[in-house]
Amino acid sequence: MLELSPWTGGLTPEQLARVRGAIAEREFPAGAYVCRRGEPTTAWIGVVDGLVKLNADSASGKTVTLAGIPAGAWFGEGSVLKREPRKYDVITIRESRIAFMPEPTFRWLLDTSIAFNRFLLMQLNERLGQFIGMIEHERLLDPDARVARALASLYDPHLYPVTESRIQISQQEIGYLSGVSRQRVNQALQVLERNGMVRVEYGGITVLDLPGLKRIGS
DNA sequence: GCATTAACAGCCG
DNA sequence: CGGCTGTTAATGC
Repeated sequence: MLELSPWTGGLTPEQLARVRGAIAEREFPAGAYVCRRGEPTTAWIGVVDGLVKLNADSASGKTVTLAGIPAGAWFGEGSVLKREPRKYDVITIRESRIAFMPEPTFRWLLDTSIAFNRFLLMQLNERLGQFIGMIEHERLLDPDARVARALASLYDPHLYPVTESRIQISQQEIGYLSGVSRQRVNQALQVLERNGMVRVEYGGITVLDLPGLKRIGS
């Protein structure tokens, strides 16, 4: 996974070796908490394999999924940088392997590698763009387009370099991700399938026309 | 009108 | 069996 992560490209062999030695890896079953809101932030998090989501839940019990994060992605640098507790729950959508880079290692990279800083700048900027787009579209797009965008968001080439075309995710989770009911997700997926943009399968979907998905509603 | 919740049967792993 | 899917009916903005 490190080889596929763009930020390792600019590191010296010595830096990479130190990073490699510091990272710990853990396996989580589907539906498990990788970390919880309010916990102290001790690591930068990488999704080696699987799929996780960032959840915020309100006092009234409603829960919103802010982002789905596929394999290949590193996230959580915001809380590490600000030395603040985790702001959201991180939950696995399916069985996942998660890597943890300890905060001291993260800070050491920050202090010693310009390439690493450049990567973080790119990543933060990319995310900013994605979230601004979400807010902009949330109220403007119909549910079909929202579902399409939620799926397409898992394929941002800068943030997620290696997402495979088949995503194992339930329609319920797509609902959380797009802010639409499960039944409406089902309806939207059938429309997208008729248009040849996705193939709907049991417990997952295959994206056939990514540019098409991104185009919907824009 | 359109989306949401609720409920249910059928299917898959 | 438990989870997911596809439908329908009732309810709400």
